[in-house]
Amino acid sequence: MTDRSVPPPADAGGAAEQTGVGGAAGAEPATARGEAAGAEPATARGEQTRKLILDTAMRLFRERGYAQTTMRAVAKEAGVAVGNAYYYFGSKEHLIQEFYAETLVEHRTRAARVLATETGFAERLRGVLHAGVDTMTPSHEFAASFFKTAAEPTSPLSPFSTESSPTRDASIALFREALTGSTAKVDPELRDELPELLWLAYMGVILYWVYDRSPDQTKTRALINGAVPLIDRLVGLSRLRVLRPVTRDVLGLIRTLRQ
Amino acid sequence: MTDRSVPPPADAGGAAEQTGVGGAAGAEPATARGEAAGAEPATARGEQTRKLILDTAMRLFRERGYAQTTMRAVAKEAGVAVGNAYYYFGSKEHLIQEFYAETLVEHRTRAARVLATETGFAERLRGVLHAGVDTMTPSHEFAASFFKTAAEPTSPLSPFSTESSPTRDASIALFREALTGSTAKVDPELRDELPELLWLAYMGVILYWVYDRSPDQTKTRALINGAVPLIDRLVGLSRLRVLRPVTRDVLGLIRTLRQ
DNA sequence: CCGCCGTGTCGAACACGTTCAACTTCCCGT
DNA sequence: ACGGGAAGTTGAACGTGTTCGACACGGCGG
Repeated sequence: MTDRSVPPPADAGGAAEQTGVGGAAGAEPATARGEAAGAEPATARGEQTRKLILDTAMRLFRERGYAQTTMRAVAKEAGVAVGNAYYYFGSKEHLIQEFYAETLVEHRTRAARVLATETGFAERLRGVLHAGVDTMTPSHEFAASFFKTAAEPTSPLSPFSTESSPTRDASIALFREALTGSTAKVDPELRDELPELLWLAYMGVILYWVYDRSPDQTKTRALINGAVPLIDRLVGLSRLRVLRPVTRDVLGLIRTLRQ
Repeated sequence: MTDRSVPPPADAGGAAEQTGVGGAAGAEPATARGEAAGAEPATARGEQTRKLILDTAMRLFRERGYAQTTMRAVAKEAGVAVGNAYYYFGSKEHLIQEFYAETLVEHRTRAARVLATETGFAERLRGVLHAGVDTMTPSHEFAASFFKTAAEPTSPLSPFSTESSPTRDASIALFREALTGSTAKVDPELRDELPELLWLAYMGVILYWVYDRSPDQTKTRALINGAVPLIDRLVGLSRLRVLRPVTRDVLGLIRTLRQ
């Protein structure tokens, strides 16, 4: 079920400016950055309560949408007090982090089916991209409603945030596999950077998908089907003499902009 | 790297506030879609109150940031009741629409200075892009804080929304002028669509800019300075025999995806 | 002069996300 | 066996954006 969404380019980072409420729930507790995080359950009962709250929240999010689901409703439905939810999750947004993980797992599973059989780069890339959209499709409405939250630069839910980096790296690995497992011949200099660029393109697809109002998001499918051959051709052409300097410049720029 | 093409201040003398939107007033409210908009003032007193609220809000937004500025603070500072603000503006977000208009006006002014002198496509494009960033720079923090609300697909603040289309079209026109006023030779088929693509690239630059945490957003400047020559070269190469089919495919895809 | 009604104005009230001090539960060392 | 304290839990309370019924203003027809 579910998804991941997010936008653009940039560097992660993170001085929290706002109310300073952020929070890191899932990952390591207490790094140097004074994040306000949810607690990591230490007992079996705690684990159970945490899961109960999370499952209830996810169910309500999908049933009613993100904005329409109140924390009070989640607590009531789960049979706990509101404050209890905040004991485990730093904020309503943090309840969504789980969403990323779930989505990644399913994306990986779906993608594996294609990667096991196809050998052409274009077909493998196409498969991974469609697998991602397939995974997110049931949550399209939900994703759109909380997309704004993920879009905020300071949000821990931003795909570029350090908090999302495990998920992000795993996602990039998926595109790396699509490339290395293929028979495509690629400029060796480009080969190292390409997976990240493909992931960036994937973010673009997701961005389009979130805004896509066409029935069943058929336009997003068209975007994938149209863009993949172009990318494939460009990658192939990158070894061409005329385009070599362009390739080189692109790579140089990417390296400069990434931090 | 770091040359900001366009000099900053334009007019001295009185605060050139100008309603900015004024011209677009012709656009009737009330389309079929029942939008929850603010009221259009019908009396002189109403106009005055509306302006008072708007100016106060913009000032506080810039002083304290978007999230830190409460509607109660705006009302109090303006000497009116909270409900009065909601009489003219449908929501807190709607107060930001003006920001777009103001930004566009200044962008246009700054860009004009470059477009009046330069003739090369690359230099003109570079000028327009830097002019845009120049315009927004004072509001970087503010922009980041409300960016999320603009990112939401259903938000009237989305750059892709129908409510933003006047501003968007005017912005695209800026890029069209950068192209048509130049000496660049472009595939005629591409010439019509290119301005919109350049605007899209501009949205990408803004996206990067919002996330840019480097001091004075120097990385965004580097992005512009690096991307412009690439775009210039690609546009030039688009007439090449090998790339003709690619160009054609790109255009076909764009046309399909645009609604 | 009166009454009317559309425009403008008010501020209490609502629902929300979030916080916090107080309470309960229950494991562990003694 | 027991008591101390960490883990877990509670719900009232705070500040927010937004809504809503009531009221004030002012010009115009009678």
